[in-house]
Amino acid sequence: MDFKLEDSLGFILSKTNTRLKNKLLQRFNEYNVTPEQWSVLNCLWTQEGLTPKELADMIFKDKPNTNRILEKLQTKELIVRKPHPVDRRAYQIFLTNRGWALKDELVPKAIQLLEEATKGIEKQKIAEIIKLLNQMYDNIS
Amino acid sequence: MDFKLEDSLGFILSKTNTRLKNKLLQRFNEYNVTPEQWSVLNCLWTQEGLTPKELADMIFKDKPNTNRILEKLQTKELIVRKPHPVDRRAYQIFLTNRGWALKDELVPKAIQLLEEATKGIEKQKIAEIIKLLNQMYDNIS
DNA sequence: GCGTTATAGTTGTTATGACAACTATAACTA
DNA sequence: TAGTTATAGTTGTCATAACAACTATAACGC
Repeated sequence: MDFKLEDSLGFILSKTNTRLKNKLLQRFNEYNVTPEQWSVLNCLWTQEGLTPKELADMIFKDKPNTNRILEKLQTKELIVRKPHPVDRRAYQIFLTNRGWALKDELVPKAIQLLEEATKGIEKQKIAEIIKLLNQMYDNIS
Repeated sequence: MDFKLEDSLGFILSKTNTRLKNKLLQRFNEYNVTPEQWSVLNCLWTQEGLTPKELADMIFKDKPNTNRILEKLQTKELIVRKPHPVDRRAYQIFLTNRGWALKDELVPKAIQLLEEATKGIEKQKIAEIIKLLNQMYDNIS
């Protein structure tokens, strides 16, 4: 069979994703926040009181992984867990003041990185990539 | 600042990459080969006798990570290390018969997965995505 | 209401990714 | 050629991803 790794969409996707994620990690370094923790914070900035399960669904990760990301955020005192008022199995996650304060620091850095990464690429092309990546995701889900 | 995680290129890239990688892992499951190990095998199928450092550069990973991937492949007896004939610091990596034999098994499965993932997307669009992802990679390297 | 099934969360294991630090050897340079 | 610097490989740590297995509670079905 004919297959060239370096021209493979999967390989290039992985390579680009790894690079982008690592750059974000470096730019968030002084705040001690990882890209995955950043994604959870983003969800909470939009809506507090979500459960770990709801957060897991939003960031497309499973419960154990999400749980461990939450543990890290809790250790760093960026979030707190409160018992769910109705479901005794569940918790609700809320941001601390420090968790809220990070928003104005991190968001511009993330936007800045994406702008650098997509420099020289038309907005319409970006929209196209996003559409196609989502389509790929749906194709294999 | 205005930022929507679920519409962010970085988030969608990560989500799609994770899904694709996991699907590949599942399809390679019966051969006990991970996507990263697969990428190393691919390099060796094209050219044997590469050093760990050369392989690291080809798969865009650092030396420690590449080394550990090689350890796994060695444990599974898919590769062997031989002393480098000139550089006493280095090794050369060669495939075992079992390592060679995997080629005809794994390549069709990887191609098949990519076809499923890109179903309904024109070949020309795929080429475009690849070009733009590579451009993004270069932009932040 | 009770038993079954489903769901929320937790814990443990293996593989990976980033990074710092280390050894051995090669390459360079004064 | 001796001393310095660079490179190949290794080891250790923390965070993440997939997955299996587990506890507690909720929801369902009779």
